[in-house]
Amino acid sequence: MGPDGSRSSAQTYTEGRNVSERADMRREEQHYDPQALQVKWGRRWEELDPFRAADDPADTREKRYMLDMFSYPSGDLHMGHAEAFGIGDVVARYWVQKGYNVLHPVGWDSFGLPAENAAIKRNAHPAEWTYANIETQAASFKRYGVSFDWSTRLHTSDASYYRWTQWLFLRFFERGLAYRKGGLVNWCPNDQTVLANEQVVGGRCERCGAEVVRRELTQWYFKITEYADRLLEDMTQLEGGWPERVLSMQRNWIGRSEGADVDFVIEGRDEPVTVYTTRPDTLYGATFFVVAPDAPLAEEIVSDGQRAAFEAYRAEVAKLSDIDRLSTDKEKTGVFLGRYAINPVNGERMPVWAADYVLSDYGHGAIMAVPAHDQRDLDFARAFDLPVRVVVHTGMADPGETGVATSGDGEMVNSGPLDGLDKTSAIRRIIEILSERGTGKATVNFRLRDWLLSRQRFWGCPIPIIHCVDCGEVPVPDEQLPVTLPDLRGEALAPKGVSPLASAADWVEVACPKCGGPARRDTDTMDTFVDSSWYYLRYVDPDYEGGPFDVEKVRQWGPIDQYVGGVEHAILHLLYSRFFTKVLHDMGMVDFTEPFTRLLNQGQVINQGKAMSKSLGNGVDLGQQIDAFGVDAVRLTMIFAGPPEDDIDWADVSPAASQKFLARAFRVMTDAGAASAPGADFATGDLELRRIVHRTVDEVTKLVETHRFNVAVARMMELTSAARKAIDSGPGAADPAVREAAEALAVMLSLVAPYTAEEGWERLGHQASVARAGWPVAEAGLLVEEAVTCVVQVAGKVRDRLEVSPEISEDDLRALALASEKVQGFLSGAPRKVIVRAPKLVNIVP
RNA sequence: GCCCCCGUAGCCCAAUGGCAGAGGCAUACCCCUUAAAAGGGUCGAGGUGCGGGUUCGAAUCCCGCCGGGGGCACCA
Repeated sequence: MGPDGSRSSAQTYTEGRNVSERADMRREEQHYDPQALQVKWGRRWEELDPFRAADDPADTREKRYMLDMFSYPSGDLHMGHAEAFGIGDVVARYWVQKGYNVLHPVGWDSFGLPAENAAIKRNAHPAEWTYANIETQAASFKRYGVSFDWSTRLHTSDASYYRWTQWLFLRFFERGLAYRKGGLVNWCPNDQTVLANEQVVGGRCERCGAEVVRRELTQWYFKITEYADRLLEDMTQLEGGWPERVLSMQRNWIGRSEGADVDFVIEGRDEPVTVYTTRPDTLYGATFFVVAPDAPLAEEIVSDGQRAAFEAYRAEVAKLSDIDRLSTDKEKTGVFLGRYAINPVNGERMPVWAADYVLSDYGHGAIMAVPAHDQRDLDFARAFDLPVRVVVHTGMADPGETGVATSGDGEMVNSGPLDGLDKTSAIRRIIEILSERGTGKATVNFRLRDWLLSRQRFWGCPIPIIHCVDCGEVPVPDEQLPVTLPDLRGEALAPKGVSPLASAADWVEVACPKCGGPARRDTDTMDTFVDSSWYYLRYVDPDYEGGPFDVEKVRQWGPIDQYVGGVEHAILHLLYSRFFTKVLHDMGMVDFTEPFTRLLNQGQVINQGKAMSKSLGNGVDLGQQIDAFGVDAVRLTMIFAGPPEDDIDWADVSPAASQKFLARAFRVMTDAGAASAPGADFATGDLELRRIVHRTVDEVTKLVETHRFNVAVARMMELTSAARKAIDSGPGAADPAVREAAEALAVMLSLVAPYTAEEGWERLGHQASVARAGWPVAEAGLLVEEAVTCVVQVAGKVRDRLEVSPEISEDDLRALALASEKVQGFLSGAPRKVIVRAPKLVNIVP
């Protein structure tokens, strides 16, 4: 209370009561009850709807698009959601406070296997489980206080959404970017469906962990390889905005390599066969030729005498799981095909083998083998007693003797016109020679494979294609979209190796849209990563009927300014989404080429050093944490635990301590609110506290912008302590600086602890919502100290401290430092060198 | 095998070329209290994984090693 006896509301209504009653009320008033705040403000926010993005074209504010990777509705929200969405919310709320027009949408990635498995178990429809879970999560998101614009809400399993997923598929189909082909594919025996390469991790199904096997199947693919170079090139746009780790993972995955295509004539075959090599310089060292056993070429050229052996080998290879196939210490296997290839540079006859260490879907499915300089070729040569010829003198021992291939640089030998050259020149020269003769050229290859998108499961987006005996693959006409799922439930969904859709005869059998003849719908559904490849575009107007998204609104809102989500999608979703964006760009539908300008990967929430799991029994339930400590304390704990990308070990943090801090902050706001009214002239406030307030605002602003939220919270804690001290043993609660501190605290705290901040803001005499109060601005004049401590070092050791003006000149400071008696005691004669970093440091080198 | 990231107090973490310590947990102690709780406050502790180097000055930059984590890996 002010020395002039100024009246606060608290003072007024406690008048006439005795001291002990007043103390009780005061305690009551100051009691921090997070659960009560959640009820009170949850209701009020529903009415206020403070996070609705402005759709007004006349709105001239700068836009910001904050996107969280949307949720899969597997059940209620868990600790991981709390972490990820808590981080995204800090960014979104900060931007709202800064006055940007912010889009922060919410939706669900609601197609997918778990719903189907639950439906089989409960003899129900996957939609029942899915939409029930969505409602649960929606309620939890609201309780958690996430600043979503709920008008953007979408679910990828709604027909109104997947209609457009199908529409996009058809556009890809028209452009030749969606096509069907046969070949060996990854098959998950547990989930009973094929998988994309990206969904196989270490030979296991990324979802369920089962060992993946290979099957020969005809499937739909997206031609992502056509965009390989652009997916790589455009990463320069993302540098600085994305974690380096994710960029390097994507680079690895795309796997660009430079080399040459070389044509080899196969005896008895008209067309030459092309191979890809990164070491064309070693062409003279090629001593045999290898074809992938599952490549059509092998089948074609195998001699009659070797056919039986080849067929047996191929069957054996097909049976291998990825885990067996990829095991690094696996013995080389293969079979001679009874044919010879001719080395184009020296005319040598080289035996042609089939071996599974050559992959049919990389390069051309065939290689020239140079055992001396490639370890794999050498292993094979030694296993089958094939010749080894050194063509690069590397100074290492003979690979034929040691079994260690020499892949390094050196002088070329046994290589005709290349003799004497080094590796780089030899590569250049041999490519010239081959180009002149028309038997080779420089090329680039990628490790990336086309995206296999068919899935033999029910709860996904049907592929809008009709197979007609006469017309082939016929797209479902746009006006007939969506192709909705038939009503299958329970046992009808049980996996049986073909899509459950195939058993819905009424649904499958249709007239061909082209010729009207009998035809069948494609019975596979799309990989759910297709659904999530474009959802961020639909958010700008989820009810839009004129196309998958409103092109004009996407122009206004796109691209995403900040994307937040787990690193587990480093190659999956993020690569696919980037691909979609580029195709849509080429279609003229979006004007940017990268969807996510900045990416933040939050860490995981673990417990006692391990991922939470049922089997370990170390799970922590989000709902229970909230019941025990309140939403704000849980959010604060997540944010304060450490840098956002680090894992949080729940055993190392203390939500109880977070709650304690919030109660402290709350009391500061309550005390300030009781002692003064809004509109105080801060300039008349206590200068020392004001400096702390403005320094804190300045630092917190920078820290939030650089995503160092944990440090920002630490600064808020300091501010709270400083304000507490000012109230208790400083200028008192009524000082305008205390109000200034409390108001700044309320606004800054609203990013992390919205309920506490809102109640505090109200107690400070303001109208809700604090979320739109506006970010405080630090006054430059209050950031400079009156005096700073300058450290004076002699030979790097601190010998004196000087109180100086922050504006002191270098010369003045040097003179001052040299004049110091303490310093003089360590000097004999003139110093050799004096380094001055005004105003904080002087280092004297004697 | 190749590539990337990280090692700071008992613990979580600040400090990105300038006094090693902002914040928190835990511990100990003090004030408040009849007492406890709640609340308020104070202290201690490491010389930055190890070894070199650059520099007036290194947790920070460079090299090597040790430890931990991650990615790619029969991709020609």
